[in-house]
Amino acid sequence: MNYTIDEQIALIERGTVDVVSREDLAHKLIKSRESGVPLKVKTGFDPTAPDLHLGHTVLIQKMKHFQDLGHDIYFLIGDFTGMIGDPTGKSETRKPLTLDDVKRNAETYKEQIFKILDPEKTKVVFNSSWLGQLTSYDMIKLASQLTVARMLEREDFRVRFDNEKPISIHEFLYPLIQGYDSVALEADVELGGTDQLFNLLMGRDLQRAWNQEPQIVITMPLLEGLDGVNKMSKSLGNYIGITETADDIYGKVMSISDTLMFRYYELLSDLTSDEIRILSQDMQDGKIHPKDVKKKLARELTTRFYGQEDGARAEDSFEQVFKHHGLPDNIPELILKKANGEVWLPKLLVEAGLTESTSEARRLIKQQAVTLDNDKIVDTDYNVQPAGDILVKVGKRRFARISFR
RNA sequence: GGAGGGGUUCCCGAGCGGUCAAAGGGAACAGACUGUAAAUCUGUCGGCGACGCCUUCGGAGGUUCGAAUCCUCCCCCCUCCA
Repeated sequence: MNYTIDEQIALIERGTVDVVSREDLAHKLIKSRESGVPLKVKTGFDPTAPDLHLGHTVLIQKMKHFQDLGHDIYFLIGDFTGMIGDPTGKSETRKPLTLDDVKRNAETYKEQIFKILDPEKTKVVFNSSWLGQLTSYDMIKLASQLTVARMLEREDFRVRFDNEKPISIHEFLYPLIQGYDSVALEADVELGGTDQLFNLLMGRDLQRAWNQEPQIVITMPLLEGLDGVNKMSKSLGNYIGITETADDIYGKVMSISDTLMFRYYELLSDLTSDEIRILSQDMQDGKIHPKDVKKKLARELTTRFYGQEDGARAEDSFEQVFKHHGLPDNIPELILKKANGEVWLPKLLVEAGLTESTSEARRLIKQQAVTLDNDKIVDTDYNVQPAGDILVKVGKRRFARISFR
């Protein structure tokens, strides 16, 4: 807590896209310093997707910055809004969550966020606790704060409107409700992704309407997923989950493109901007191989969630498999009952969970992707003798060791 | 309430009585090249012990030798008018 105001601002602004507004931020920080009252920093999360991925950690890291500066952070679980569904997502109907779902998801969240945040200093709150109290009268009064024209200013709505895509009435309520959360919490700061800017600003409008000092709005960039194009999301399958195994995290980071690698450095790494710049320069000058730059990143991120030891192990395993064409440390083992006679290979692959169907298995065999004990099999009618152990490899990354008993 | 347009395989999107398991693109997967990078090239991309058979084109019926394609009813979406 020995940071000067300028140092606080520097840390807070690092990596951000928008800060509305810088003056207000400085003002609030000074006020907090003088009064000794920490700022209330709010960040909302969707209760339906408790599987956090690296994209979420961009935001969580920022929360940590505030926490390190001594401010109060509120991890808000949008259990109430979750029943409405966020219009920024794909327009799919979401099933209402039960109370049990919410509780369970909240626990899962905690397990994950506390890999980064300090559990002692993090307040986890549910917006149903105040939104559930609102009457229809309150809701309509809340809705009267906004015009449809104003709502259509939001890009997502406008684009859908112009493209004749559906917009449900209840979706208009989402920004209002999210904004009301800030009123209820009397938030000083709200963090979110850039796609949330509209909703975050709504909080300011509503706070003014409720005669509160408007919150500072801070947005963080959306992290691109593994494809380097779309934002990281579970539904697109281009994500790295923070509960994935160390091997998977390491491997997935290694699979991103070189361009994306520096984006990840910028948004996820703890290296300073200067250190990253030097790394990039050295790579361009040929002083360091791009692969080694990527290894450094993969190592850092794996270590963040699993510690030094497992980080190192994941790296070794990776090198083992892909550089020396060896095998990973932990190959899934499968014990099958010894059948009478031979086993048709495609069927075996399905049973081992290596392919979805015998049709897929046949295709892969034809494509020379299937190996038994390092022998390439090209005959789709191949039969396996059910004896001893067999090492099966499909493509580059699907392995299984099958034993017949 | 009235008029019109539309729902196709993971996604977008053709097809509009047989030659359709369904063009094209994207994604994905495999192979080559590599640094499990990008780019590129090639191939695959519903299921089945398979030169054949079975199940798909919003749902249910019907017409026909034969339907994703025609008819009827139903469900859902969009636009315009009220």
